[in-house]
Amino acid sequence: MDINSQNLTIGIFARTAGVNVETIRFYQRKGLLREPDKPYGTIRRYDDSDVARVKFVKSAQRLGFSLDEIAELLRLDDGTHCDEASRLAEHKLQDVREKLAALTHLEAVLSKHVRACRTHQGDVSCPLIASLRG
Amino acid sequence: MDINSQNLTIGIFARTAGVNVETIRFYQRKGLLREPDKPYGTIRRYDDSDVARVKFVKSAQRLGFSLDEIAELLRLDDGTHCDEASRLAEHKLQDVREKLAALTHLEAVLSKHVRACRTHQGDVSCPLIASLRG
DNA sequence: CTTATTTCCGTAGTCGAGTACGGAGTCAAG
DNA sequence: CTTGACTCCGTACTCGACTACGGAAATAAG
Repeated sequence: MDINSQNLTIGIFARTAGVNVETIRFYQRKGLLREPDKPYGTIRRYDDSDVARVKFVKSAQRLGFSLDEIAELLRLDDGTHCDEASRLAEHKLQDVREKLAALTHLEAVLSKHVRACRTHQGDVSCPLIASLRG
Repeated sequence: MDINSQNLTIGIFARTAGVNVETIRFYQRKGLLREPDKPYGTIRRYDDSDVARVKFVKSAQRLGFSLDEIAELLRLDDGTHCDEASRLAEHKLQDVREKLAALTHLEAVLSKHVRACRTHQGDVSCPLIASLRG
């Protein structure tokens, strides 16, 4: 079997992308991933770009995007209808910036928490929610 | 009925926190939220701090934390066992920083995308995934 | 050539996070 | 003192995102 990264069976593809085969099929049904053709018989072959796509899906998911939102993000990638894509991108950008702000705040609070616990040792109260209120 | 923010019925509490009553009960079953006592009869009363807690849960969720992870974050808030809380906080902090990095990158790529589309108008290809690969 | 893996495809089950529902009790307003 | 809204609690249903299962066909390994 050819283990060239341009010629992957679904099993190798899935392993390379760090998900399992069923997830690949599921993404195909959802339209997040193409169903490539079967160049040598009845078995489909995948390549690098499919791996990159799945990895992108997985990392966007970690950031709190749903599969539907990720599908939108992926539509930006086809290079055509740039005007619509641009509007979409601006919208996502706003969302991303809000998340960034919230995360930055959380980071500050958590690291302050860690420092406070280090210096006070045991008797300090660490009001996480309170500091996230403002 | 007393609409003092220290004396909320579950309905008013839920509305104030921007979730519905069933969600409150669900969080109580999960241990994310206390079940306060019933000072005047058979009906529980909630206050400001409960509202803050639910809002915290909701915003942490938007950032991709699961309810179990959020429960952990909330344990940081009780002020006691500071040493264990601190370890937990450091761990979360790492996670938060990874998310921050990924989001920052996504922000850069999206805004570049928007700019490119604006200047080139129509014929530019906007390779989102490719730029997220490196 | 046989046996073990894989692939293919369809359908069903699971898990996290709610959401809905139904009946009994409670409380405030008219 | 009834009517209507709300609470309580339990159980069941839904939805997104998988994950498992099963049988037929193809391919790889010995």
